[in-house]
Amino acid sequence: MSKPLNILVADDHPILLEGIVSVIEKEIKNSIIYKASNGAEALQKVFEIKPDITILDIEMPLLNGVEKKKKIISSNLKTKIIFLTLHKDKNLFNEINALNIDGYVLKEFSIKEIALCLNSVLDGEKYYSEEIEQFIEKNNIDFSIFTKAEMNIIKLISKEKTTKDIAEMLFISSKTVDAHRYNICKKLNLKPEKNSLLKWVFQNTSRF
Amino acid sequence: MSKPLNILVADDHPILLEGIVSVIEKEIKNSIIYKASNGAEALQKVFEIKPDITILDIEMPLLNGVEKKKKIISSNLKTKIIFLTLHKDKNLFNEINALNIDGYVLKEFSIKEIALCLNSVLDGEKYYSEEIEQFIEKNNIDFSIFTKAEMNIIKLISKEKTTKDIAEMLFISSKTVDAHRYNICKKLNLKPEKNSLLKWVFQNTSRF
DNA sequence: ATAAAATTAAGAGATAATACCTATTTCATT
DNA sequence: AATGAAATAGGTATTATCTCTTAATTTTAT
Repeated sequence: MSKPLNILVADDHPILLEGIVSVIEKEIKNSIIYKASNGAEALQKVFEIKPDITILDIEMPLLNGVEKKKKIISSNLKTKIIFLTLHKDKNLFNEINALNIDGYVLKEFSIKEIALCLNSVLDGEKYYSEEIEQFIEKNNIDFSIFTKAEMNIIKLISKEKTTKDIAEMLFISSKTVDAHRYNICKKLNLKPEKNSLLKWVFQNTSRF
Repeated sequence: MSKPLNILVADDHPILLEGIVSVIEKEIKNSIIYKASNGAEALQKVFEIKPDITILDIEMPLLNGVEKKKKIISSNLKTKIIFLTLHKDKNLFNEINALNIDGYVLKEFSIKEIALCLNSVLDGEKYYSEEIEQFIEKNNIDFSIFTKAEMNIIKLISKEKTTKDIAEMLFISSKTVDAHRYNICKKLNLKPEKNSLLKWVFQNTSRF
């Protein structure tokens, strides 16, 4: 037998963490599993333990700037990174898609798929859930088409702010907000209907 | 030592199921744990195994009519029922609140809390997550205040239909839809703002 | 330093959602 | 058969969003 595999699992949901660890224990015999319950802890342990594989929950607190943090991780170390996600959040996929991640899997999928992903990544291959790939194709909203001001306004609309509210909050004329809204609608090819932007925002951005 | 406890755990997320089972195994020593991966299987096993405690995921497929199915379960058997939920779905809480459930816990909460709930329920006490109780108080939308026509319109608004669309679909005047919308707003004490009903609907009903 | 892109903001008109009132018809229940 | 609740629908007015144009200013990049 070869050296034991060092695997770091990071998830802020204690039960999911427990479940993932339990699955790995059963699937990969010769392994030492480390746990992290938040992003900061995960980052610290990555450098400390230098695991062969790091399994990260995407939606963890304290590691929300996924892109940046992930780059730090992958630049220095040869840790393979697998992302897990419970929800098909459209925004997150766009952020992640651009990066070169070894694998990602929807948590709701089978234990077999997680094992498959683990083994593929161990063999140096990439692994993506088929469902995720399909999902990305269907939902690739490219937020990079929006300017900063536009993104700002999209975010405020998603927080139920009206044009007037937004104008007051940003100390700009409501006509400016109007113009931005118009440009956003144009970029999205929204139908000339009232509230089409509001509806789009509600459906395509995660609130809170 | 007394008889071993029979515990049935039903969850369609394999990893969560694994995690919950793992937690119970560690927390409650003298127990036999049964698994079910969907609602139908859960229902069948409840009658077959007659477990002391049944832990059910609320959002499982094939058991969506929670209220009815749950009544069947609790009427015949003395199985204690604990509900787990991952999301704070506002509608679900309303359905569940009226029923007499032994306990429920948010999955995202700690392993300790699940153990606490299990032990409380075993002692014949009820257990509800504090966070859930607070949440229910803040979000107990009583949909029974709405008439049939009003509910219909709420549903159609949640499907992004405009007043005009709704009028055409229901073969009624748009002024009628208007009146219904007005009455709904009154009942909800919504602020006299444009789109306040649309926003309310988007935030308080689950689409799809 | 200059060109390109982004932000700012005005004018002017269209439509949808709301506020509020009134009034008739339909339907269920006593 | 009568009462009340619900559904129907008309009027009138206000406001927010969206359509579209034009243009000055600011920022960013080459």
